[in-house]
Amino acid sequence: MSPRTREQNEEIRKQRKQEILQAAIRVYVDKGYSASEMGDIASQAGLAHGLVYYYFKNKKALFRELYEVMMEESRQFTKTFFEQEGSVFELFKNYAHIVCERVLEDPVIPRFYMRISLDLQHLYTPEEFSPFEWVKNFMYPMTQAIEKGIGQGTIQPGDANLMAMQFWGSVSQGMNYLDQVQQELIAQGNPETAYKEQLKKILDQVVESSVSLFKPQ
Amino acid sequence: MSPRTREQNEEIRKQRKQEILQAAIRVYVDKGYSASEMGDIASQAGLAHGLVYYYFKNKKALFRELYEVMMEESRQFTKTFFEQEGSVFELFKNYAHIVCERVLEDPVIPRFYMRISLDLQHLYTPEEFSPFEWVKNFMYPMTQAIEKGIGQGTIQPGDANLMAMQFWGSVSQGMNYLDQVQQELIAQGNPETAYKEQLKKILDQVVESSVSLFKPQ
Amino acid sequence: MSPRTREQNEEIRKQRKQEILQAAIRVYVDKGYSASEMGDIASQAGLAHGLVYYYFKNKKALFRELYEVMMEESRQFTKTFFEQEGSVFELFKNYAHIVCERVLEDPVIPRFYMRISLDLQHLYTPEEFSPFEWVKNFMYPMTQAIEKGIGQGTIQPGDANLMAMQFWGSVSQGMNYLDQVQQELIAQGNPETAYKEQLKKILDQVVESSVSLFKPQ
Amino acid sequence: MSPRTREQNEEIRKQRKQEILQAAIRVYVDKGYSASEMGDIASQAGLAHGLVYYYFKNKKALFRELYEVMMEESRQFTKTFFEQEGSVFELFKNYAHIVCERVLEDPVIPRFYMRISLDLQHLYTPEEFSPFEWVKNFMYPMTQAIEKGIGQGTIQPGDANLMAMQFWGSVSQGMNYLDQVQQELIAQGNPETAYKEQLKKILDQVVESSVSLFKPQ
DNA sequence: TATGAATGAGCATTCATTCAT
DNA sequence: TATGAATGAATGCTCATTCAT
Repeated sequence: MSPRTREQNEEIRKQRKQEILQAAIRVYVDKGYSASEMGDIASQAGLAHGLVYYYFKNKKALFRELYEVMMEESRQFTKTFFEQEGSVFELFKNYAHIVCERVLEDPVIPRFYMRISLDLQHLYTPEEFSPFEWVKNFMYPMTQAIEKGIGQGTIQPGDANLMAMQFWGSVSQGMNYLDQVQQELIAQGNPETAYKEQLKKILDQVVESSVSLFKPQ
Repeated sequence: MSPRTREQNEEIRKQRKQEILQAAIRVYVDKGYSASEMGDIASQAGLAHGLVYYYFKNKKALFRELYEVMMEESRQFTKTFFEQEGSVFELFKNYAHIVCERVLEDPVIPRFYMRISLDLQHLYTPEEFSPFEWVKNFMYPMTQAIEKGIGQGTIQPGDANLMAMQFWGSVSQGMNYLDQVQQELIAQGNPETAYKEQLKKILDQVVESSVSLFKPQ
Repeated sequence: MSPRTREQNEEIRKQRKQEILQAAIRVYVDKGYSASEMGDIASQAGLAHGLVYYYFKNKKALFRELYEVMMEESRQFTKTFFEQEGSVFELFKNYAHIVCERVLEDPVIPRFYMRISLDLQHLYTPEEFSPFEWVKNFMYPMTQAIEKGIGQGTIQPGDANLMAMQFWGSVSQGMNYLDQVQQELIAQGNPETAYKEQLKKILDQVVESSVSLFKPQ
Repeated sequence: MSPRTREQNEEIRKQRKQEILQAAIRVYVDKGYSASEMGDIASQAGLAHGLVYYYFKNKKALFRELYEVMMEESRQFTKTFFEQEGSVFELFKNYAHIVCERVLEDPVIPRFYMRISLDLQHLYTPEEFSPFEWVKNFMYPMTQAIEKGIGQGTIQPGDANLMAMQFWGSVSQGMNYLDQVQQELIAQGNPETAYKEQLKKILDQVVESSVSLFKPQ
């Protein structure tokens, strides 16, 4: 066996970190930061728990990194999404649609966002991060889009940050509802085909309602 | 000296329990269930930590009681509120207005509701409480009102549970925003009079947007 | 109401102490020293738990006093008993008989003696009390009687302390057995008359066996 | 360095568990269940107290296991012993002799048995374990042997369970005495050789007396 | 890299004891 | 005397983290 090259090693290292973060998110959405145990995360990832410390300095560092990765991903997605051409109103509609569809396939992500804002204080000092700043950051591409829409007259005027947050509140409660209804239907033993249609109707309502927040009277 | 009468003792007990629950809620909104320490709660209440166990069997029991008290209060308020006469649409408008005003005086309550649904699993077994049931329960008076509004044609038709949740999502994100803006303004040292007006405008927008979810097209 | 006289007060005080000690012994035979809680003892006595401290300095003092009272009583009884005229052999026979009969009426006493020697270290420092001394003290009247019997040739010669202990071991295991059989029979719902005879036979065997330890070959 | 093999780990685990149980028994014979602290056990074993919980779920589980190990060992020994060929009477004589000799080398075992029956209620619920059943179980091989002896006419007839208990009571008080005398002699600074003879005499008396319980008149 | 045994700070909880009334 | 609210030292237990292999 020839020893692994540096590249191979780095590749493995990167992969392992990914695995651990994946495991962490699964544990996290269930338990939240304080109740998530490093041991759970390691088992979930199929590793000896000591090994986690080889990849992450400590629990806080692991979760900071998890947060930053998730945030970056979502920011990237949102940014790209709202930079698209087209009616701002339609953009928000499509956006709501897409994130709702995603939740039905993998509910981990919205559950992550439900929790994380409440746990940021465990990860960052107030100097490092105010929840206010956080929201502004997270919402930035939407806020921009809303302001553009206001300029175009397709969105009623007002505080764009607030609108973005309310839109997000409406969408995320909608996702929540979709998630729970889906779980309920699965728990009752329904086959997937049986409830697809039902979920689709709910999804459409979520989208329509959410964008109604923007409608000029 | 003769010992305290039974009435005196009952008075003391009632008072102390209240104080402890008040302290618990303050700690809780900051830290969440797992990170809330019984010691913190005791200090916050200005009591020896042993005393907390004189009044509550253990941490879980304390938080269960806190939850149930808060829930009952809110359910009572919401129920009474939505049983009032008058246009359903106006009721929701007033409701949003009132809860938003309350948050500016005492932000503890919305912060409590932000967290609690994520912590219920620590307090109850799945058999005792499914989050789905919880939401349905919590939202029940609103859902009823929405259905009434749909019947009257003043609210657009749809899944009333979902609408209630989205309304709640929109309002609570709005409260959140109000809370944060107020904190920001206070942190900057502004005197109350200086920002009252600004907050009022935001509040109005929160209300208007939230009820737009119900508007028939 | 005229105030109580000093005599009345002292009488009450004495009585209360007795009540507390009675309560203590009941708790003690069940739980042992460390697991006996002052609160249990107070409830058992029907008193507020603070009051116990008015009568006894602390837990250790209470149990020391309990021990000393019990010891004195038993020493008095044994001493008087073995100072009687008559055949030493018959004395031991009668002694075994009496203590066995007592256990059927009130099993608390032998249970107390089963435990107490193991708990003395919690009550006294080694300087104050060695278990060896304790046994010698407790057994003294018996030892004396045995030596007398040896002198008379009615008891086989040997280490009288040891003989007393083995006699005691045999009797107390016998009492144990009687106690347990009686409990078993009661638990099965038998009426008292039904098992009296059975217990009597066991009792006789306990007595006969125990004194056989002394028989000269 | 490569990590330890599975075999190495299993070896370590087995060893550590043994060490902890050994430490526990030493603490236990001194203090009893309630007063034995997990910290004491850990220090006694020379380990961090957290480690004890790595090997045993909690205090109760540790002591249950200790009890079961000791019980199994003793049951095995007694069973094998009394299944030997030969005069039943001689068997009991030899048995008494052996256990008494053992106590002089390692007094921990009889001390353990002195205490444990009083602590079983802390370890098991009444449904799991009645003291009556316990004794019957513990004594079973002896009881069997006694019944055989009665059948052969070498032991006087009677309740075999009771006889076994009284025999045990006599032997264990004898061991107790031996243990205490030895301690006393050691405490006085006597060298071993000086008191060997004295202890031997006591031991012989213990044996002779104990078996006299079985002698047919 | 990888494992899992070992450590110990930290938190929940209990209970003897004190104290205001 | 009597009550029961209040205190805090002590103990059981957990879990993040380290370390020998």
